[in-house]
Amino acid sequence: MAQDRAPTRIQRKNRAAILDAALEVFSAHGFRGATVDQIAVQAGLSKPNLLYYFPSKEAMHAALLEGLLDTWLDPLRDLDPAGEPMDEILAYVRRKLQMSREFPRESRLFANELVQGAPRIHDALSRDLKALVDEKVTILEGWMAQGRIARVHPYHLIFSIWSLTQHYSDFDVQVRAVLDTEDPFDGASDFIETLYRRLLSPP
Amino acid sequence: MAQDRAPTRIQRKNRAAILDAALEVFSAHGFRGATVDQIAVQAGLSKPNLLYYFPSKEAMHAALLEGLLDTWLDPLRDLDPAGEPMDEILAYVRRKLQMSREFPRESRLFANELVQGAPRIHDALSRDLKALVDEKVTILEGWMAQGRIARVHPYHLIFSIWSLTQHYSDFDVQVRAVLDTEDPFDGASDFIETLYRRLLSPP
DNA sequence: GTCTATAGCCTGATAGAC
DNA sequence: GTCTATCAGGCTATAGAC
Repeated sequence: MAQDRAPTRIQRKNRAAILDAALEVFSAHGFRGATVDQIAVQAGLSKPNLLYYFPSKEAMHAALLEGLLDTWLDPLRDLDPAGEPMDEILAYVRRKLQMSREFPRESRLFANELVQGAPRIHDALSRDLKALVDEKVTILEGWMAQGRIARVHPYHLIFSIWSLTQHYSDFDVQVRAVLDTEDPFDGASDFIETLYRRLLSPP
Repeated sequence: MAQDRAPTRIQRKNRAAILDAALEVFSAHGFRGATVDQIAVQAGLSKPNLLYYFPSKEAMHAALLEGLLDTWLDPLRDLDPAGEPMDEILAYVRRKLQMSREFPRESRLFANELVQGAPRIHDALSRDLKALVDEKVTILEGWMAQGRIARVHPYHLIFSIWSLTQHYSDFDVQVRAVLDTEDPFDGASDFIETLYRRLLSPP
């Protein structure tokens, strides 16, 4: 890494292993709660070796967050203004819920950051996130004006989708403490779909 | 505190100041991210003085959580089986949202704990929380069986209320980054009320 | 590139004067 | 009861051998 050469296979593999281990540990304990030692053990490398690939603990965390926001917003980016409104929104909800199910660690990493005031990604939120949401809200407003979906506050509609879907990954322990047997996502999927059908069906 | 005497006025005042400061710092930085020094500064006392009132940092955190779960569940506890179903549920939603608005620090303290796997309150969740939710789900199922509200998965209905209301305190930064001017809670209140009216109106 | 050993800081907790 | 001073442990990061 010291040189600006293209990384070798081993370097790529180690970097990926470190980032995966870091995701595991940061998402479970938060930035301060995580230790480089834990990450090293999880990655199967020594602590100084981690700091050979990344200049600091902070840098590992930053590398994770950097890639994350983009990926995280992909489901919303795919909302198609040319599609059938109800189908588009329900498809977005499904993509978002599936993301929570498949990538709970990423969701919790993000949640950890947000609940503590997003010190490291505040700028990206008010720039990239806001721009994307504003754009998609315009689409939603168009659909509402045409009477193709019911009229509700479009920003809160989007917040509700985030909140309902991520709840099952971020607060997973709580959900499982109450629903001790069943896979929470199965019931959640039907419930949330019904919810948006009833909320948004044109009057 | 060493003696088992009734606390003096000053002792009560200091203890309360410490707990308030601890809530401030723990909710903003999580358990590991918070330092006793920060709490001491916030409380206007010296670090050893804090540890005169509480045996450890852990004990301050435990004292906060102990009181919290009960208070946090009061709005659900008040759901009255003898009331009008739709009114009862909407009133619960309103109480919960108001709690998020008035006590965002408490909500974030809880969120911090949950997102990291609830290591310190897991037992209380699967005991007290589960028992209360089970009880209230029975009421909801009764109302659904009588056709007084629409039939939806009752557990997920409760999860949705938690998720939608706490989102505005827990992920406050994100909401404000997108909605830069307005007070988020105003729009949220109307949106959420509409949502549950449409979801639960009998067919 | 990877390791062992260690420096140096931060932080929770204690000792002891007042 | 409250403070100043300090200890002890854990942590990030670096030095230096291989």
